[in-house]
Amino acid sequence: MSQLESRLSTIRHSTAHVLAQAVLKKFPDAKLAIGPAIESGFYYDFDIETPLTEDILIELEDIMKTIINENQEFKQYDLSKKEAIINSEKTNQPYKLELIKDLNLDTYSFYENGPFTDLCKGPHINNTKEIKAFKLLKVSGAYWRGSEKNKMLQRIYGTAFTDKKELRLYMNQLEEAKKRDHRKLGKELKLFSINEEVGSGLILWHPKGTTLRNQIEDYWKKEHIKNQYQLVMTPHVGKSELWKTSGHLDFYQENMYEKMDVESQAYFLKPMNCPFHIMIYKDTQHSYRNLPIRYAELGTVYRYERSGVLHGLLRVRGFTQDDAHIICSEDQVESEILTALEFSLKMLKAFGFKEFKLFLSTKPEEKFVGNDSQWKLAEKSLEKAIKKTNIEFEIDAGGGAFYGPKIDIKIKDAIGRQWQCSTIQFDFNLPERFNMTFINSKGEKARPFMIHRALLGSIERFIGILIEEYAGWLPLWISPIQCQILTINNNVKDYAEKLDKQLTEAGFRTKLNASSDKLNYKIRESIKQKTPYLLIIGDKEKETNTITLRNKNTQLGTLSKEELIKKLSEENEILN
RNA sequence: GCCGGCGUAGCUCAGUUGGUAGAGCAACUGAUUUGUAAUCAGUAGGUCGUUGGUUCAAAUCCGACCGUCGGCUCCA
Repeated sequence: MSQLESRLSTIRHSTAHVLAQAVLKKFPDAKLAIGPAIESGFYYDFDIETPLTEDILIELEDIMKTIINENQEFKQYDLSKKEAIINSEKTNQPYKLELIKDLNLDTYSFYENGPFTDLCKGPHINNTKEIKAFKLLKVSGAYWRGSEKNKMLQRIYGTAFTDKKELRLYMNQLEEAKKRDHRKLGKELKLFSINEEVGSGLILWHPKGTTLRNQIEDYWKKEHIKNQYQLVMTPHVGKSELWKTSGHLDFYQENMYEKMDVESQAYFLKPMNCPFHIMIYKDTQHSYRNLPIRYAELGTVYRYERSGVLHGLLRVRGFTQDDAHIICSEDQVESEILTALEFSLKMLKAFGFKEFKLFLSTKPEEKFVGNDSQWKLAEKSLEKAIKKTNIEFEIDAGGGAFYGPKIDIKIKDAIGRQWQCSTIQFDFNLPERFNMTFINSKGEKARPFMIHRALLGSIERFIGILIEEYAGWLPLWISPIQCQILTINNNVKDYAEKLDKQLTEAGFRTKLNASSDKLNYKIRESIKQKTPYLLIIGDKEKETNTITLRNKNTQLGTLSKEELIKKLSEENEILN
């Protein structure tokens, strides 16, 4: 953490203390839980009888301002465990008491400012007057100690910055994020909808959204073929035996939908594609000579997600993974990981993302399958691949799945938010469970390595991210409508129709608007639909056999048809 | 699932202390033929999320359910 960041989080943490003081002033019976600084601000959890609504925030902010203006000094002091316990019993703070009892320290650090005192490691600012810019943002529920078995507390989120300008910038960013919300844009641009009667978390792709999706999927398929993957397709349901063998019924059932009976056999909707790909692999005997095998599928899976977590395209109940399974021998592991990682970065770059961060998750402390040498080999090859990319990375020690270590790629979007897309994971579990084999050079049966990877993550989520990244102004090559042809009067209708036909034949997605509305109106409508190019046709253009081009901001001059097609074609090329 | 907010026309919203609904945009029809972000007029459109209850009377008050939003938890 940089000095600036740590200064900021100190301010935020101190602001959380001021918030707690304000809450106690307003609700003297409030019980305090914890109140840390977080990435974009701070929060404090309270146990208060009255349900809090957003209205209370303004009132609390006022109380906080008064506290800040009192120029309270922050003072640190230590207590023994015994003293600390007596203290929190006296102040009737059961959550603090629990924390003190659970911690086993020689001394317990407390911070005091004004009438408020709190168990706290610190550090803090010296004086409340150092809080120059803060804002309370929202109230929500949060479980005590993050476990749903515990009581639900009320959390107040806020943020603080070193000065008012920084705070304003942050508030603007929140506004900007709201404007880009893919749920709002998805509706406005008629890309997709979610229908109450169909069910929560199930996406209906409208024609424009389907066009967008098809562009992405076509590109994805082409690239996979180029990169020597074999495309496969598998069913959406499978019999219970399959899921028993895979272990999903034992370890993943809470995410799966209820079984369905087909002629008194139990079937399940698939939550993952792996077992099907494995069955394709197992259909023939494999030699080391024809490894690696790479099966790729845009596989739609269904997972039960609790109603409260559903979120537009980002968290749904039915989604399409851009999935692949690489089955290889030990000596191929390293190069397979590297090419998968590079492929992933290339794919993300093609959609315009430039900033990445890699996360390497290693073997969990307990509960894992596979042996040490497998894990070591896998972790080493992941790390080696990461280092070759020269991209910033973090190690999440013990953060791997029980079945293998993994690399996750997070991308940074236009307004600085991070999203997880790609994941490259080893799987030491399924090859065992399904008894996958290949014949090695000695003619013996050997166990292959299996790598599971998704580059975009899920098509649904990725499109959600794309919409937000571009605020709806999608790059030309995936834009559902690339050009709208706008006529100025009826005389040019035939010319415009001909142009429309020519462009469509040349492979562009166009829309002709030859209505009797005014040009101003047509431009406004086209821009509202976030069309990349507007082709304006009037008498002048018809006479000279040209097109006047404009985008959302400005006119881009008058071109001949050939020039236009050349320009569009060039831009339509995906970078390679 | 849990805590809290919200649910009125396709969309965005109004609807005073309970007296059975309104605007703008969109849609449709007609007129208008227009040169770089909204031409005019008319028409149609709602069991006020669903369902119980309170009341002479419910969009309005209460309950349950469904959906949705912000979080918790989880994750592609």
